Amino acid sequence: MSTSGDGAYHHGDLRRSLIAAAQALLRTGGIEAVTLREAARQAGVSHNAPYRHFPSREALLAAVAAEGFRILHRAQADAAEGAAPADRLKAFGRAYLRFAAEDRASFRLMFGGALDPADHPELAAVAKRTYGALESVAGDDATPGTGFVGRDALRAWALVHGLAHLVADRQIDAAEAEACLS
Amino acid sequence: MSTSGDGAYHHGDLRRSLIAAAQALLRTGGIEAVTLREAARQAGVSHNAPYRHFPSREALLAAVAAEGFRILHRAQADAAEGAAPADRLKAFGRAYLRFAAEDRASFRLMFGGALDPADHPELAAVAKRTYGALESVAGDDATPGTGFVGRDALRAWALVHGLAHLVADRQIDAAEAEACLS
DNA sequence: GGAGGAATGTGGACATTGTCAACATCGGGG
DNA sequence: CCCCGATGTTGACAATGTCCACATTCCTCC
Repeated sequence: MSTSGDGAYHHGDLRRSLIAAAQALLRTGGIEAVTLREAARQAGVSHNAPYRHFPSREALLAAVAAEGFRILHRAQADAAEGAAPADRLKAFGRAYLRFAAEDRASFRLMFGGALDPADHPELAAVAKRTYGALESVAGDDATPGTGFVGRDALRAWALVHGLAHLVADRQIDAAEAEACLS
Repeated sequence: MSTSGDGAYHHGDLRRSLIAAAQALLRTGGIEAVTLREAARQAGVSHNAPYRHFPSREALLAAVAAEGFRILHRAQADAAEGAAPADRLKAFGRAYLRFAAEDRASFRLMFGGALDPADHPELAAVAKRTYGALESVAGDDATPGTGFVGRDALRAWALVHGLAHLVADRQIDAAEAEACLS
């Protein structure tokens, strides 16, 4: 279907370039600065080329968010790999906090509620995968009735999630947050 | 300076009307749906009238966020009033979770990072007041060195904050979150 | 190897929006 | 009673998201 199997006709790999440009815009100017036309400009294509890869601005944002989930997932997998099973949850939490501190803008895009995963299947898939990994590490005290992990695991998740938001909002710094992981 | 001391020349109280319209837009369509022109339309004035009360769209959003902080502050004060000192922190948390559940859009505007309090003094003031009330209730185990509450209090705050975000994102429901408050 | 069609990119157009500048109107204080 | 500032209006402009018609490039199938 294409030379590289990924969509490389005229530009090379416009889809990837647009996502990279959007990431840069996101990190420097926040979500509002992510603009289809500016991403196209940075990729060196016309203002309408992005529509061959993303049906809307939201779809581009969703792709950037999905990429964020992939980065987070990899970081968590790396962190959990070298840890004893008992320390795995803590390692997960540390990786989470580190991500929130290092890429605040992506974190906010992923967890700030600007995107509804229901509208973006790919985003929903990677988000679900991340949560699934968390649940499996959080232990087997899942409560099938609620369709969710047990109360202690939920508390642990909420604690880390809240710390991450505080870190992303610069209300506490990363070291202070990590110190809270018992 | 005016008939009512609050700014009521031609329209009556345009500033308040604009905030109310913006709140409605926020709750139905999210932050992006809050538009100066639409707020003006709903208030029955021309598209430029809002500039007599808000220097920019962001300023209107900041005013809405500040109103959210006032609502939250009042709810917390009401909740803490009838509680024994030992239960006060829990009552605070419950009020916080209830607010996040009942007014998800405002919660996201207030804590989603879209607004930088440094740019909006009034918002910074009410936010600080809310945090101050929380600190005073969280007990006197504040750590002056960090300029912040002690580790246990921070943990408690982060837990509630994380639960509130999960509630606002509809990933858990309010009852489940409240059940996590020990 | 060449034609056809799909994938990709371009240019132009339109409505909406934030924002600025110039002008109109209203009301209270001198 | 008149003037000035507060408030509101009209007009304009640039940027943006999105749609449409058209051009170009590459793959596939005969």
